[in-house]
Amino acid sequence: MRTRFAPSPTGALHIGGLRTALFNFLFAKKNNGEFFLRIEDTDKERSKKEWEIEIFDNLKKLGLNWDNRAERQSERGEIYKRYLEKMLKEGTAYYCFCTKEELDKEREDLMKLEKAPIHQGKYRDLGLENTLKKIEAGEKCVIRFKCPPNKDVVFNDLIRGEIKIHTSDVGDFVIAKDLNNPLYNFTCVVDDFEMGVTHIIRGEEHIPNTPKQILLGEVLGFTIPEFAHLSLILGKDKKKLSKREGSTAVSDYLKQGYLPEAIINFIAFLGWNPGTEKEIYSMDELIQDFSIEKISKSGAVFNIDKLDWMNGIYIRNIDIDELTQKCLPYLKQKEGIDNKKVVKAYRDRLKKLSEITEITSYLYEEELNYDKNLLIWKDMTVEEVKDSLKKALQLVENVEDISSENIQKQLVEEAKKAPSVGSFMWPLRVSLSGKKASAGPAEIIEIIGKEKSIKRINQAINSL
RNA sequence: GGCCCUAUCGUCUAAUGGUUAGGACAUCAGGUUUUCAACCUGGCAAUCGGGGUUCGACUCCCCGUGGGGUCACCA
Repeated sequence: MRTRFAPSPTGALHIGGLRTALFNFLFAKKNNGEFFLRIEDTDKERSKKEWEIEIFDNLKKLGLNWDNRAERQSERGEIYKRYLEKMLKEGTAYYCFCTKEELDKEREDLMKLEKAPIHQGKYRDLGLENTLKKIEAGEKCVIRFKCPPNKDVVFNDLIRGEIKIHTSDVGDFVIAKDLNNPLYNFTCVVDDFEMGVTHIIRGEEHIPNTPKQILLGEVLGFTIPEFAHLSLILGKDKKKLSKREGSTAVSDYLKQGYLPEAIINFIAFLGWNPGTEKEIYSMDELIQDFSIEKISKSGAVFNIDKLDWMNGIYIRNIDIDELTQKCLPYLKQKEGIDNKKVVKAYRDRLKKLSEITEITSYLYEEELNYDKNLLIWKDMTVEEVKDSLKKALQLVENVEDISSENIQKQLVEEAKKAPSVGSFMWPLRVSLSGKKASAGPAEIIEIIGKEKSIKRINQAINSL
């Protein structure tokens, strides 16, 4: 049992690609098979080494490690050439001399007749002699597959069941620009066979390619692999996921502080579910429970709200030291401020790691800048607020153990003497944070320390 | 336009002829809390339409309709 992920290095690894890779990976691992990676870089213009690296890198970050070394189509030219020559010799492929203009016109005419713009194969029966003559005359040509006429190509899609496409809807497609420049549908078939791929799991957009590849495989005498076509991932507008609504690049989600485990879990549930109510899944558990029959057929909207929720679950579940490490790139950091305490105070409030920068910024500021009226709790008078803050100030000044637990205890005790807990806690917390929403006063005091806390409370009192 | 795929709450989905159509996210209400989160409880919310088949259709069949994909000398 062997699967593969075959991206072309013409852009960053995107969400859809990740899901394809993941499902291939899960299916292979579930069945004790192998998961291969193949870089489809036959398009020399668009393929870039940097994208290849980007794809490798992100796949690894997400834990999708492939078996063997990654194959690169650009290094397999000899193999393709051999098969191409074989087809030409056997007459299952032929040279086509149609010009671009001719093809464009043909397509246009066919469309006018409300027919599918399938190439009609003008040169398919030219014959060897005439072909050679044209080549010698220097006419430009490409290599086309001689599509068998009047035949149904049928395959059993593992997700969709039987799919039948007539060869008249396929036509004589181009398989290579020349002997040294093979094209996708051809290289794909050759490689899947040569690499021993048994199951091809890929996006729905490849359904129309499948009959082409089967036909090619048949002519080449290959065993035909199993196919499974995944539905597309959609944007909020129900259209194919695009950059319009946020990023489609996996790396961007990583940069924003979505944890790899959460991304994997979320993506796995886009079009698949175990049929139980369990939703939080580690990679190992996914491998354990994965089954191709449970993949859904219809397109799934990429719902960022659910990803946020799931990421929050993972953030709250990982060890605090590990989380602190992960948060480091997003933390302002400062001498005297314990990163771990900051993370601990905010981990319940985080949907993604990058959010921590903004919501904790007040902890690092020298001078707080906020509307003084914010200090006033409900219908308290300015004097009452001042008194309350003075009591808090005194408490902080006298406290020795500034662990948040101890401070919280003392604060609560003091608050009981106040008309209401809020009348004591709210002004204090605002004086320390300058915000209407923040961590609790005890946590803040522990983080910024006694001296700074006293300074902030004093400033609040003086401002009133 | 041809061909192909597809259709359950706003979203992800469960229920493969018999359920008050279930869960999760989001949302709303309540609880807890100094605040915001987190957490707990509860509410709202769906079988695209029309025909069949059947004692009985979300489920099977047909016809519509909607959505999507594809028709490159890209992959």
